[in-house]
Amino acid sequence: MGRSPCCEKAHTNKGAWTKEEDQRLISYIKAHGEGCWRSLPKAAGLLRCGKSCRLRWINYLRPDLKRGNFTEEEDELIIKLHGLLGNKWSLIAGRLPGRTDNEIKNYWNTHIKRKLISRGLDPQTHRPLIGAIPCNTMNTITTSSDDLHGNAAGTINFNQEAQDEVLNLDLSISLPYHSQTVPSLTVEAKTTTNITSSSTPPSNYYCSSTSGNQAICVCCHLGFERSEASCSCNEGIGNHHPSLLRYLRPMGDEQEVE
DNA sequence: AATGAGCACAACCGCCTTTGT
DNA sequence: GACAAAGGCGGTTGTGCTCAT
Repeated sequence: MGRSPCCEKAHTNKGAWTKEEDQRLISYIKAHGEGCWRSLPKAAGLLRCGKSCRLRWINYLRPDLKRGNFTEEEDELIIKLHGLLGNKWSLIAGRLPGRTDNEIKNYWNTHIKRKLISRGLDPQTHRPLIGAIPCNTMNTITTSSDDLHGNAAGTINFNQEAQDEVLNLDLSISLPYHSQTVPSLTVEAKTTTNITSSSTPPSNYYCSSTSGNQAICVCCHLGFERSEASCSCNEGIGNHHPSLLRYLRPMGDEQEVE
């Protein structure tokens, strides 16, 4: 039983693509457009799985791809977006024109992880590595099954002083979209909730404009579609109570935390 | 020059989500 | 609403390259 394979494995090529295969794929898509990946290989005369064709096109053959090294600005943007979104590579890639999710994922694993570690930061949580936190700053280490992310991993509570030091992530972001209409934001970690020590992203952020108290939805500010970041705000910034804190919550969480 | 370790990245795998019937 | 097919995503692996020994 089990799921049927996405294609007939016995008659498909695997491994690196040849120039001829690339050319076939490019010409087919130029002539017919993207779509219907399952039937594409046969129609294009390729002995490849449809998924493989899609991946090859999206990651390497698309004409709008930007090749070459990542810039320092892209590095920092990736780090900040990862802090907000976690391993949502496709969402992150959506904010970096010409870059693909696979490329960013690889770059993260090979370069940025190390960069963050060298800064003394945990690449998953973006918080100081646990070894760097003095033991006496810890209040408790508890296990909770109903923390914000609903994971069963242990959650760590820091006292307020430690939190102030540890959680100022300063995730200010300069953005490709809407940047001229909204003042620059400082996205700070909420300091009153449990902090997960798991690999889930630090999603418990609230927004505050650096110039005032106005709460702004991070999702909307970032230009995400509501479905992308599970934003449930009512779009209008003014709809948020000025003293209420609106969080970007992880996908799948049903409750808005305020 | 040989070779082993580490790195970078292309590609695959399996699961989840979305869409159509 | 149930089901199947297709698309999409993130984690992982395989392979080629570079560099140190």
